[in-house]
Amino acid sequence: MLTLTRKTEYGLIAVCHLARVGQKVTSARDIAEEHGVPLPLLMNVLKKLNRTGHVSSVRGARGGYVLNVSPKKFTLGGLIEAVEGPVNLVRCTGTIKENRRCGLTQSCTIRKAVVKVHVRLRQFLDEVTIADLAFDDPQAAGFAIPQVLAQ
Amino acid sequence: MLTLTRKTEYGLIAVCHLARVGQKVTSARDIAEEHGVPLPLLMNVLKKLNRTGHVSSVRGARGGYVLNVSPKKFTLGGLIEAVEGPVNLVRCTGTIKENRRCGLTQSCTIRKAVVKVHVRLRQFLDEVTIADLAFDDPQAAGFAIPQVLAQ
DNA sequence: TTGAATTAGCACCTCGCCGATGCTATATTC
DNA sequence: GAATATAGCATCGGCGAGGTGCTAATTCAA
Repeated sequence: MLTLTRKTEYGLIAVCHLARVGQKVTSARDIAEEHGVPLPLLMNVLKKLNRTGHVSSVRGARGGYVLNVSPKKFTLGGLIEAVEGPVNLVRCTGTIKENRRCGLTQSCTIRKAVVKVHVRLRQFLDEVTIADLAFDDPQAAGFAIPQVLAQ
Repeated sequence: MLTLTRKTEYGLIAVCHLARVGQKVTSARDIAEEHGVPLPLLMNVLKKLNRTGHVSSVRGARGGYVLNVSPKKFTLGGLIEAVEGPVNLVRCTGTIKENRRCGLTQSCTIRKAVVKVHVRLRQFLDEVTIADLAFDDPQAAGFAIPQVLAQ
């Protein structure tokens, strides 16, 4: 639970790939084959990321995609939002305009506290950049990965 | 996206209520009526929290529930895990025993970095306690809530 | 000029899970 | 014994994630 969707997983893989190759135009097919990701799904995600402006596309033979924002400015939160839509820890963290209040909003005794947690979560997600993920520095982070997860 | 389920929302409301009333046995009905939460669903959640040992139940007339762990030791991450199951930012953060690896695990170029993010997310969720949420201190936290969310 | 390669934009479908409901059994109080 | 509450299932509807397919538009290269 609290799991990213596969679209986001594929998006992460693609965007990190594009970050590593720099300004070289890379086709969805190349990325899919190199990482063993299903091509049609990867294309869906890249189309979406093109619409949000995070990548630019080049059509036609020898076409493909190029990262359109700096990997250091492109955050995990930004990617999730582009692919999955707005992050909301609870339903009532959306704006009034989005009509994302639940019936309890007026009397809810925990809303204010939860909103604080939500804001901190968003900050957390916006502190992780694509550059961090693409060029992972084993020395960095300053904490050990639990043994069960260490592959 | 990245949204807690309603079960968790109801669980949060219930657990915070129990934290506030201390050791007084409180029925699901009382909690539901006070917070305008659907009773049957709240009961489902409380049953689950009883099974996980986070609350104790008293059967029969004048029965109800009591918090079974200290609000300062009971974390948001613990509640989510109790109600929704294990938190996994991506599928491959589960243990090998749980067989939660995807086909890319061996060659995945971003797994290590994402696992780091996952671990930090878990730490974040385990730093937020039920006490923090139940006895929200408006002065605390040290940052402002964005205007659009401030009700 | 034609064909292959590649992205753009839909429409659609399926399956799992969240959310919700209902019923029966068990325990306790009055 | 009646009323109150929890325990434990079993089930069911609806929505969204995940996945598939088709057509159009664009570009390169032989």
